[in-house]
Parts: sequence; structure tokens; C-alpha cells
Amino acid sequence: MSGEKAVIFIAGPTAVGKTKYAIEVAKAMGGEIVSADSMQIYQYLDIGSAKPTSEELAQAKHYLVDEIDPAVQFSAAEYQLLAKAYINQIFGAGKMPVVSGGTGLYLNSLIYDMDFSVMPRQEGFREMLEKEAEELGVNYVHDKLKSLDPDAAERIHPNNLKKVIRAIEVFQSTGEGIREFSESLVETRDYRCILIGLSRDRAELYQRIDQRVDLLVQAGLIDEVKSLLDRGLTEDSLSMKGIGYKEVIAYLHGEYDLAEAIRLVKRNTRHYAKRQMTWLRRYPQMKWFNLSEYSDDQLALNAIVKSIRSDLD
RNA sequence: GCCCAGAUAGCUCAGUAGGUAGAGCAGAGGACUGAAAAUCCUCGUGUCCUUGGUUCAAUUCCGAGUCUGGGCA
Repeated sequence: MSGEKAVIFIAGPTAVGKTKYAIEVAKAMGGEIVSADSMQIYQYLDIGSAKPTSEELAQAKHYLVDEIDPAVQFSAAEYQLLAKAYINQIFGAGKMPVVSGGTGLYLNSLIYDMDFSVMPRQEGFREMLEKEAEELGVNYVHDKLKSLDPDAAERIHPNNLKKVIRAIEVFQSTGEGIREFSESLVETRDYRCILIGLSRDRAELYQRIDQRVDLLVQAGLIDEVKSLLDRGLTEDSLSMKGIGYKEVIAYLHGEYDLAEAIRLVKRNTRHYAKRQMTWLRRYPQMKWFNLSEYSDDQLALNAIVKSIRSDLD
């Protein structure tokens, strides 16, 4: 099997230590890092997204960190395009791509054959449906989906308006229903995927999250948000919906005090980490490493690299 | 030492006109195909502080004790 193209994925919840391990794995394997993180991809969101530091960035070449203007509407489809291009570029240079991140849909777009190309979003149409939902209720819009695509309506809860609208949108532009996630996924044939999952005991992970939020605030999160607002971003900007940003904006708007903002950032980050775990647990081919079970980083790293090497042979 | 008020879910508390109890927060599980750090769904048994008494029946009423607040000495 050697000689075959392979991509290493380092996945895990926020604050588990992905950045560090991805860099070490890249160094060990002669690799370059492609980030799969929907927030670190934006420029200027440095502190709140817990971007790798400049020292870390210097240790291994990183792609898709700090590349996108936070004022634009980005999407998973665009991510897939860019990430695949970088992966090919890395293969072209004879190196090994190491994808590192915790954004599940982005990971999926690289692991599976996901074709986003057939149905681009249609902004006006979405707004119209959102308005209908507001005036006539979410069930009205859901009924609409039911008449077009009963299967999808069955799967998508009426309250999940965003997904209901997307399903209608897809049906309108393709004439067929949105496919069910788990049934139609096929692994990509572009390369082989080696999935490494990093986890920690829940209590430890939460402790790290709380600590990290305090550090981010000390490092100047509030000023970062202020300067982003000065730059013209608002709470409606996609990039400002990230955890740490939306809460600080609400604080700056006087909705609550700083202590409450910090509390919410911590809690929302914990919830997010939990959701990430739910997503990541579904990959049957993932090899998990619970970092809480290793007495030091080097031991864990050795185990991970060993596992990758044996997969490559 | 005396007086008053509390003691119920991990936390803050509600409640039972006596028939073994429920909100918020925290927490847990799940879903996910062009917003994904987004969006959405589901989940509440706990010596009702301990102990005597009254009662068919006490977490609930009465007594004592313990602890915690507050006040007075």
C-alpha cells in the first residue's frame, strides 16, 4: 500500500491540544498542515479563535489559517475547494497533508465525496422563507417542505428553520431531495484518510476550556472585538457568530457585564466541545487517543506517530 | 448563651390546604450535505437534615437535636 496518497487527519474538540499535536505530527511525518477550523480561517480573529501563535506557525507550514476576510460569507463548499487545492499542492511537493481541526462538516467535505456544486444558495429566496416563518410560523415553512420532499421533512425538525430552508432551496434548484447524510456517504477516492482523534477526560477538558477562556481575555480578547467592530463587522457578520465574539459584542452593547460574558463564553465553549465529540464519535475509522491517559505529551505523540506509521505500511 | 429564619436535584430555589416532588441554571445523550464555534431535538429518584410524636399515611403538622445565616447579649 505504500506510495499511495494519504492524508492524516488530527481531529478533536476545542482545547484538547490539536494545534500542538498537529505540528508535532507534521514535523515527524514531513507534512504540512491544512486547517479545518471555521473560525481560525478568518483574518484578524486571532485571540478569540485561539489561532496558532506565530512561533507555532513557524514550526510547520499552515494553510487555511488567517486567509479569509471576515466580512465575506464563507461556506463549507468554498472550504472544500480551497482545502482540496492545498492538499494537491502538498502532494505535488512530495509532502504529506495533515488536516487539523474540529469543524465536523469541513472534515466531512475532505473525508467523503461530498458534492456541494449542484445547488448554490440563493440569498433572496432564503430571506423570503425566513420572513414567511416569522409571519406564519415555522410549521408553515416545514409544511411547504413536506409537500416537496416528504423524506427530508421527516428528518428535519420544524424548529430547525435553517435546515428546512436549505432543503427547500435544494429541492427548488435540483428538483430532487437533499440526500440523507449517513446513507449516501462514500469515502473519497482522491487519497486515503488516516483519522486520529484526540480526546481527554471530560472534567479535564472542561478545566482546560475554562482556563483558556481566562487566558484569551487576558490576552486582549475585548480589544480584539472592539477593533473588529471598528473595522465594520457587526453581530450579524458570520465571523462574529463565533464563540467568544458574540458574547463580547453583547457585553460591549451593555446587555450584561464582563463576568457574565466570560461565564457564557466558557459555557458555550463547553457545549461546543460536547457537540464536536458527538460528531467525531461517528467516524468508524477514527483511532482515538485519550490524552488524559498519557503521563506526558511525548508518550502520547509517540503512540500517535506509531499508529500512523503502521497504517501507512 | 438567648431570639428569629432557613435546611428539598451538582447550584439557586419553588411546592405539597398531609397521599413520597418540579422550575431555572449547571450537566448528559443525539442529529447534521453551500451559515457548521452555526442550527436543532431529547433527558429531572432526590435519605425533601436527623430523630421522636400525632395520623391509615409525614418531606409537609408538633417536639427535640444538628448545621447554616442574621439579630441580641
